[in-house]
Amino acid sequence: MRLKDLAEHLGLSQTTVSRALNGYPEVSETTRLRVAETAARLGYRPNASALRLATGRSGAVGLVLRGVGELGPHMSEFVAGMSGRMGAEEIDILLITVDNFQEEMAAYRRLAASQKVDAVVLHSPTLKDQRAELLLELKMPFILHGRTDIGTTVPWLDIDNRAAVERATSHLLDLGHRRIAILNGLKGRTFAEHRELGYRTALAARGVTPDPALVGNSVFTDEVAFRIAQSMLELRPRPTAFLAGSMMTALGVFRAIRQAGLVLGKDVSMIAHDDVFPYLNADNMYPSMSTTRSSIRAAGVRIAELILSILAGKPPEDVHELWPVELVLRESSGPPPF
Amino acid sequence: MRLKDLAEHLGLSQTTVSRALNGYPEVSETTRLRVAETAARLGYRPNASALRLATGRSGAVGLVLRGVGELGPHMSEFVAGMSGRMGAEEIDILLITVDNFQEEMAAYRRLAASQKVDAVVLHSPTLKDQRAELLLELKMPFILHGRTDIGTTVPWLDIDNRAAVERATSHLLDLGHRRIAILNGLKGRTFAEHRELGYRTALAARGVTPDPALVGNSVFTDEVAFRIAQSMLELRPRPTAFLAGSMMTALGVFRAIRQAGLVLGKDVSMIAHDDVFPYLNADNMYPSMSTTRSSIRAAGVRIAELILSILAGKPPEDVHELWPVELVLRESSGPPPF
DNA sequence: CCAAAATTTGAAATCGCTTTGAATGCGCTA
DNA sequence: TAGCGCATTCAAAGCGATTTCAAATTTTGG
Repeated sequence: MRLKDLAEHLGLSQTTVSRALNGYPEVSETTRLRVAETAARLGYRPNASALRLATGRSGAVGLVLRGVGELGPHMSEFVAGMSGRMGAEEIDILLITVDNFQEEMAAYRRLAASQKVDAVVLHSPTLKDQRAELLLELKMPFILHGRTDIGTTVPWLDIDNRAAVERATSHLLDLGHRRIAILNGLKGRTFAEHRELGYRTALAARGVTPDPALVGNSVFTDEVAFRIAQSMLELRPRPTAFLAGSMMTALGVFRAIRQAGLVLGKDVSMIAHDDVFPYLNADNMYPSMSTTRSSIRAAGVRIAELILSILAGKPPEDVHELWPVELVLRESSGPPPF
Repeated sequence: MRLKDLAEHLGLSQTTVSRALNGYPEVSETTRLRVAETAARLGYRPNASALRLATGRSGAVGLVLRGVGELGPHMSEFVAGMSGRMGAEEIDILLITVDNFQEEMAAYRRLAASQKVDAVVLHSPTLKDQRAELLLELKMPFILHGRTDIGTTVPWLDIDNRAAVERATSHLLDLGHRRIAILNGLKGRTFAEHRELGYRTALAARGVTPDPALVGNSVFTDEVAFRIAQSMLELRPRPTAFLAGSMMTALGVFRAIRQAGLVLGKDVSMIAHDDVFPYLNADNMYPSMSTTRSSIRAAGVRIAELILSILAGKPPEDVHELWPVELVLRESSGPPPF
């Protein structure tokens, strides 16, 4: 069913039918209704490729993922949020996976040259993100989930990682903890650097010297967190509190604590960052988990809205949002044992 | 940079340039090389929309996900596999999320009418899957990850869930277990029904009557598995072994066992189905986990290949693969305590 | 009641590619 | 040298939508 067929069926020109369907004012209300009704009845939908060619907009945004690992639970949640919002606008998400940095850059070049997408979403940026620089150069609209510090201002949405970790650390210090371990993200990622900054700031404010042995940098998975926490718990004096970078990390730390014969919330405290996974509720855990909380799915929704507004013409340099992070205290954090 | 520009730049017609780039035989080797070199140098890439309109193929396959929950770790892994293989072929994955069954059906109709995708991938089918029926009716090529039993033969790839669970159950029975609990997927899903069949078959072969209280049906998350396992462990006599539907489920069961003051691999046995998540290794757990193993990522890769072959003209009715499942015995399964 | 303005419709150009059908140039044979 | 076949190349016609510009119709105002 092409526009042409529909027009013939209605005894109208393509022009009029197209206008009627797209809500242009210069078509009488009578015909508009007739057209709309018939189109719906016949299940007409414009051919996506033709529409894109004619309008010059592809109706899709790209998301490039570095294969293994990056498409984990965090990304899933984020994509779920994004996709839900985009879907409402009939904009699709184009998923592309690559194996390494080279390929990722090549993928952006391809996307730009072939105009497959109207914009892309960049995530987990580094402090000086070369991908953002490339996209600027390619004049491809984009938005950053996180922040980076290249010369130009780029649109971004981020949570206040520094403040979140600073608060959590300060709280633990207030409770009397002095050996506080942090399981942070990979070195170089902006969010991890921000978190480390928050951690150090809080320690410095209390005159506590940070111990490098208590700082771990890794991906956020149960397994590696378990191993790192395990080795940290073998230190003497051992850490009395953990800051876990994500709920996955928290699960690993949890296991390590139990395996060491210790009790979470009594012998060892923990505050985890909670990205709010629908299937992993901090409140339902035993003991319930103290968290710094910010929904990554909500961030996905908002990122979608922001990119839509940029595509609608909003100046990209005006787009930036810093979200505060809640500190929710539960049973996993308490005073150190003495 | 359009084809026209490139052609002018070369002093050739669009026709010749297009042919040169697409490897048609009727262009001299000299010009072909010259064209290829210049195109590469100028970074020419055909406009995706125009190409799609001209060729009638969209160069994308669709994946419709039911919002919450469905975009979890299993799907991520599967998509990672699919996407990697598709990417090599320059075919994109279009991600669409919907909120319910109605919307999902509507999404397929839209995809078909607007020709946004050349094919779709269907996952977690039910025994009589209406989505598959709809896609047949819409003449939209598709492939099933899993199986369904509607009249026609449809292309599918599945793992042998029945045999896997039957073997695992038989093994536990051989060890002497009689109260074996199973944490299965949602009722109605083909894979869950197949697993239940395998479970019942094994029990029947030993003359053990299945206890409905030991059968759980739910989504595969840590949380719900924890709750279900917890209540099962309160039964008297309590189950001495668990079959966990996924590694996520296994984590929840693990927690419930420990919380009940029991020791996995001694007081209670467990065999989990392992979809092989790169970040959750059964071998590294404490105790290491006995599993029925089949990589869901590999399935994603293969699904991509199969859909490509269907698009290339292979008769869909010839496409079906049943993958065997390994049983890997580790420390979490042993004889029951007496 | 007629000219002018406003409303409503349509023919044709356009987007950037592929592909059909025709044209060009060249070397050979007869 | 005319004529044929072959290898290359090109002009132009799609693909299915939007959009420009012009035409037809209806309304309005004097």
